[in-house]
This record gives sequence, structure tokens and C-alpha cells, in this order.
Amino acid sequence: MARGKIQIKRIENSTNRQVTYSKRRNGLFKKANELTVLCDAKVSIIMLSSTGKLHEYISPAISTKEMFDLYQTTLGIDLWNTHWERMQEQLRKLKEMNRNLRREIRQRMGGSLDNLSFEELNVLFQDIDDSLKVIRERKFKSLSNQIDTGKKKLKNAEVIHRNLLQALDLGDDPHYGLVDNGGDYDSMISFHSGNPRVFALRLQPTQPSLHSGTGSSDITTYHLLE
Amino acid sequence: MARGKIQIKRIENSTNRQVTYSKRRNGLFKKANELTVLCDAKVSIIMLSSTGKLHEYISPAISTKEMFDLYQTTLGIDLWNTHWERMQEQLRKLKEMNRNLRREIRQRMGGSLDNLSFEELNVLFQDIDDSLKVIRERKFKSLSNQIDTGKKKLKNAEVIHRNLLQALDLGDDPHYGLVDNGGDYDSMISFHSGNPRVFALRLQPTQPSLHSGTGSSDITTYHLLE
DNA sequence: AACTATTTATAAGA
DNA sequence: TTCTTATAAATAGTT
Repeated sequence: MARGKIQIKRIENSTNRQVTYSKRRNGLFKKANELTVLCDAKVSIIMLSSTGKLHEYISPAISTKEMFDLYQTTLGIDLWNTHWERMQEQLRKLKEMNRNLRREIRQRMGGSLDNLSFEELNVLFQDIDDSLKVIRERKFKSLSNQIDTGKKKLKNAEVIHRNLLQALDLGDDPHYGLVDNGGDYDSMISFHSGNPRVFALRLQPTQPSLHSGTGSSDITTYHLLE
Repeated sequence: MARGKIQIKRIENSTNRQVTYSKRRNGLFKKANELTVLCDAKVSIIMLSSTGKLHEYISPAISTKEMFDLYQTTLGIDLWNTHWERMQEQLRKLKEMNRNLRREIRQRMGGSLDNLSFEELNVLFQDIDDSLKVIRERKFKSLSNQIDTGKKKLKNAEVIHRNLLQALDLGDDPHYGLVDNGGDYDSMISFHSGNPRVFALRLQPTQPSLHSGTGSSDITTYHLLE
């Protein structure tokens, strides 16, 4: 528009493109501000340059958030309102599922049985009784595994012990050769003991702290151009 | 800027103001579009006229919502974002809690036992065994209640039957007086039968239909200006 | 960042 | 609203 007409198409020279972006951005913001004043209008401009920088113009009488809200209200509901509602629905469902799961556990623990009929109680009883059998079997299997492991470790220890005796008998070479099995003897009979319940159910305490982030950001706001 | 310079201040004449608004809006959008093409940038403009009309320009390669999201991400978090994030955190917690509840139930049903130590299995077993005792007691109690209720209903039926016989014997008054106990005799032995499990656990199917709203609104969008 | 020849935008009038 | 046009403003290319 000066010193020669230009085609409206992407400027290939990168430096040139950035210079033009900067110049025209200022032009655009100036025009936006003139419009704001002359016509008593509200304008919000958000720009993203090809280098990823964000710039903003907002009329003095309004905030960008107000503009967003206005935009959404005018348009209808959408944008992220559907997301919001979908999320709330999901929350509701999860809470309900949670309630049901807790109830089932309570019943399996012998609580909240007042509203169950005889037949329901019977089904519940059979169900739990079956589970009990499975767990009993597991217990025995686990026990026999522990015993096997114990036997092996004991055997191992004996071998090492014998080697030590031999070494002491036969010489004073401090390197005993075979002794790299890495087994710690103490662990032989130490069962993992910890919290008595399988795991704790904890009601969420809710309400995290309010987030209050500050710090400089990538955005430049032009509130007024002279 | 032509036929005389003007002061940049509110145009008092209303018609004039609107005309200028319209002209300059077009100018602004045209410039925004040139900028978009020349500099490979993304621009979002939202304008509100003094008469309350909303107008929008958005670069072809992006949507207004994306621009909003970008704006928020770049700026930091706020606007509605804290709400959003708090909600997502809550969702995450609920899901985790649900997972744990399901695991506990699986274990109580004799599944997912592979990672439990002997001692943990033992605790689980005792726990379930205790629950079983509670439920067994409940079962018997429920049964004896059922029997008691049955006896009472039977007694009641006998009384009614006797009354009926008396009424037939003594006269033909169709109103039998006492017979308004409302008990239906059939229900005497009908236990509530239905689904055999106490209640069904159902994994949420997720994914509602995509929202596709159309319809006219108060906003005008200029996607491209020649 | 400044300059300036030109192009573009637009105020006022029709 | 749209067109016209004299003139103000914006800006491409250069320094």
C-alpha cells in the first residue's frame, strides 16, 4: 500500500513477515480503538502470530472474560458449556456408582441388611460362602508355597555354611567363590505384615486449596493506543 | 479520514454513529483478514455495537473456541479454568475410589488374590467369615419373622372365615362388618423374588451423543471478506 | 526505528 | 444501504 502494491498472500520471507505482522497489528489495534471511541462500541481482538505469540486488544469499558461470556450468552449456550454439563453428568454417575459399590461392600460385611428379603439374604450368604471357599484354598496354597520357599532357602544356607567350613579348613583365601546367591537369611520366615485390612477405604476429604497462580505470561495487552 | 479530518471522540449523531460503525467494522475485518493471510497469523475479533449487536471475525484456520482456550492456556489458568480443573480432579478421585471399591469386592468374591500375602489372605478370610456369621443370623431371624407373619395371617384368615360362616348362618346382610383388614391372602407365602444378585454393578457405557446444535442467533460471523 | 511514495480507508455528500 | 470522491491514514520498501 505504499512504494508498490502487494498481493494479499503469505509473505514468504520470515523477517519481512514478522515486521509486517508487527506493523499491521498496531494498525489493527489503533483502528479497533478508534472504533471503540467513535461508535461507543466494545471490541475484543486476540491474535496469534506465526511464531506462537499471543496479542490482545480489549476496549477499556469491558474485560475479555466479559466479552467471552457475552459471546456465549448471545450465541446460545455452547462452546464449553456442553463439556461442563457432560462432566457434571459423569460426576453424578460416578458418585452413584460409588454409593452402590459401598452398599454392596457393607452388605458383604454384614451391614445394611435390613431391607433384604429372606431369599436375597440366602443368595448373599451362598455367594459369600463360595468366596470363602476360594479364599480358604488360596490360603493353603499360599502357605505351602511359603513352606517350599523356606525349605529351599534353608538348603541354600546349608550349602553356604558347608562351603564356609570347607574354606576355613582348607586355607585362608578370603574369596569363597560360590557365595553370590544374594539371599538374605532373615527373610526366610518374615511374612509381609502391615495394615490389617486389605486396603483402606477413604472418603475423599474434598476441597483442595484455591489455586492462585501469578507470574508473567506470553501475552501482551494493548489497552489504549494514544 | 477523507473530506475533512475528524476528532477521535464519540459521534453524537446516532445514525452517523451506526453508519461509521458499519463502515469501520468492515474495514477492521478486512484488515484482520489481510493480516491473517499475509503473516500466517490467527485473529479473533468480537465486537459489540452500541445498539447491542454482536459481530465476529475469526481466521479460517481456527475456531473461536480454540482461540478462547488458547488465550486461557497462554494467560495462565483462570477465567473458568479453576472450576474446570477442580472438577477434573474430583472426577479423577472418584474414578480411583471406584477402582479400589471394585477391587475390594473382587477380593471378597475370591478374585484378584494373587498379590496378597498369606497374612493378608488370613485377615480377609476371617473378615468374610465373620460377615458370614452375621448374615447367617439375619437369615434365621428373617425366616422366623416370615413364619410369625405367616401364622398371624393364617389366624386372621381363620377369624374372617369364621365370621363369614357366622354371617351365612345368621342372616343375609351383605355387609360383614369386621372384614376391612386389607390383607391379601396370597401374599402370605410369596417372598419377593427377582434378580438373584443383590444388585447389579454396571460399568457406565460412556459416550453420549455428540451435540450438534444449529439455529439462528444474534451473532454474525464473517469468515472471509472477499 | 524512521522515512516517504504510494496505496488504502473513509467522511461527507448524493 | 450503497456509490462517489476528496482527502486522511496506513503502510511497503528503503535507509
